[in-house]
Parts: sequence; structure tokens; C-alpha cells
Amino acid sequence: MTRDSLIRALEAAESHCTERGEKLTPVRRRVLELVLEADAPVKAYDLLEALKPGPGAAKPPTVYRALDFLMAAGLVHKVEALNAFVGCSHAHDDGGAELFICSDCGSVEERHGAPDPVNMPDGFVIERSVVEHFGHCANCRH
Amino acid sequence: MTRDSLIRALEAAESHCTERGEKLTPVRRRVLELVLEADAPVKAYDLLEALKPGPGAAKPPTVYRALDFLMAAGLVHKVEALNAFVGCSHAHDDGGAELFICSDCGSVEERHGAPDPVNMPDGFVIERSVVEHFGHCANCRH
DNA sequence: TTGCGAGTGGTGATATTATAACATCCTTGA
DNA sequence: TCAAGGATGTTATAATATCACCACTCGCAA
Repeated sequence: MTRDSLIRALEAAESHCTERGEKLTPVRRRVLELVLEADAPVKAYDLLEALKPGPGAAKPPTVYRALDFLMAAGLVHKVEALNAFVGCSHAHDDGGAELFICSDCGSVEERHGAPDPVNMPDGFVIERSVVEHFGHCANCRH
Repeated sequence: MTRDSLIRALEAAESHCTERGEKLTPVRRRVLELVLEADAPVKAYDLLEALKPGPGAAKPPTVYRALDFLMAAGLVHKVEALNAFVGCSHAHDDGGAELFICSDCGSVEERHGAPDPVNMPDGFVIERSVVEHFGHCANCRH
């Protein structure tokens, strides 16, 4: 992600939060920045390390609270199968995204609005879906 | 799961392993039994507890090794979003299953053969998919 | 001004999930 | 017999996540 698009994403996040009546505080903003800067899913404890240059080192709850907030705001998604987090430059309040994760380079593509499953148990009502596809992106397939 | 179908599932698992040139050892068999008996996803450390009545208590690696084996054999699936495991009475060697998990009663339904995503990034090749739907089953929707 | 209450974050401890590293034992087949 | 591989036991520790409690700030209303 370029410097410019990072700045734009952070501004967009800022107004997205404001619209929701919430605050993108410095800690939250910094965590979002770190997640967006990464070009692959980031581990919570790597964020912790990254926040640590200084005497007032961040502790786990700080990071997890920030991530919870960002996930609720739709600014970050958790990759459940990796216990890692990816940023999302285009915030959206709808439920879950469909993620395509390249096992070679770690890049993640996000898609939305997948149709309901064709073969659902009778009467089942979906509330939240986790959809993560692992494989190889066009660049890494050579 | 009834006593009868449990026994049938274990026998099926036995021959499934034999066909693959692998052994369903006592530990593995016991773990599969515990997972199948449960009517909801089971945590690894709950299995550990369940294996513990006796002086030679099982240690974490024992359980995780058994689970790894069973997953490789397609007899057990991991619910990534719960860090829990579900049994699978009809072993199948194809990749991942599509899981429907009721958040109320914990029951899990499994489906196979979902079509490829409609909106995939250009050139992406899927190797493994994690698909987990959380919601409410027909029984719990009242 | 004062005092409440909600929201946020700091801190220490601890719970939960998973693996590393190495030893032991058992089967199988040369 | 003995070496090799697979399975398991054992100790320790890594990695992930949450709890419980306190302190600070801000807005707001008495």
C-alpha cells in the first residue's frame, strides 16, 4: 500500500467512525495504520512489538481492544485460520467478507456479497459467515 | 449421535484408515469417539480432560497429534473460528467441508461440493477453503 | 463548581491454545 | 539380531487471548 493510499484510508476510517458516533483514538488509529501498512495478515503480538518502541510498552489488552473496535467498525478483519488480522481500506458495515489469501506471498484480496450457500440445511438462518480461501494468487502462480 | 451409529462410524473410520494404509490406534480411536459423541464442537483441552481419568494422563501433544491424524484422514474437521473440532461420520478425502454451526445449541451440519466463488480475484487458484456459517438451526429458531 | 457516568486505556496476572525437543517403545522386515 | 520408522510419552515453553481492577478524561447536568 502506498503512502498516499494509506493516508487516504486513515482519513476514510476517521470519518467512518465519526459517522458511527465513535472515536478513532490514537491507539486505534496507530493499530489500523500498522495493519494497513502490512502486505500480509498481521499477528496481534507483532502489533504489540511494533507499538513497543518506547518505555510505555503496550500490553496485550490494548492491542486486542483496538482490534475489537476496528473489527466492529468493519475496518479490520480477522483471518480465523491464521489467527491474524488484515486491514480493509474500504470500510463497510455489512457482515463478513470473503477472503482470498495467497499462501506464497501472503497477499489478501477481499470480496463481498457472495450468494447464500446452495446447499443449506433446512431452516438454517445464517448470522455470520467465515469464508477464507487459501491458494496462490496470479503473481505467485508462475 | 446414537450408540449404534457411533459404533458404525468407528467401524467405518477403521476401514477408511486401513484403506489409506494407516492405523487407527487406540488413542486416535478414543479421540475420534469423544469427538463424535459430543453434540457440539469440542475443544482440544476438553478432550485432554476426558482422556485423563487414570494415572497416565494424556498430555497436549497426544491429543493434538491424534487430531492432526484424524483431520488428515478427513474424519474430523477443525472449526477455525472456535478453535474446536467436530467429528465427521462420513469420511471423505476431498478438501474442506462447509459447516453450518448453530450458535444456540452448538449443532453442526456439514455440506460438501460448494461451487467455486463467483467473484474470485483474476488468476487465483484455490487450494483449501475454510467455510463456516454461524446462525440458528431450524430447531432453535422458535 | 462539583460530582456523576460512560468510555477509554494502563497494568499485572492468568487462561487458553498449540508446539518444540527429546526419550522411549514397538513393530516390521532385512 | 538389529536397524529404521512410526507412534507415543514427557517436559518445557511458545503463542494467542482474556480477566479484573484501577486511573484518567470528557461531557453533562445538578
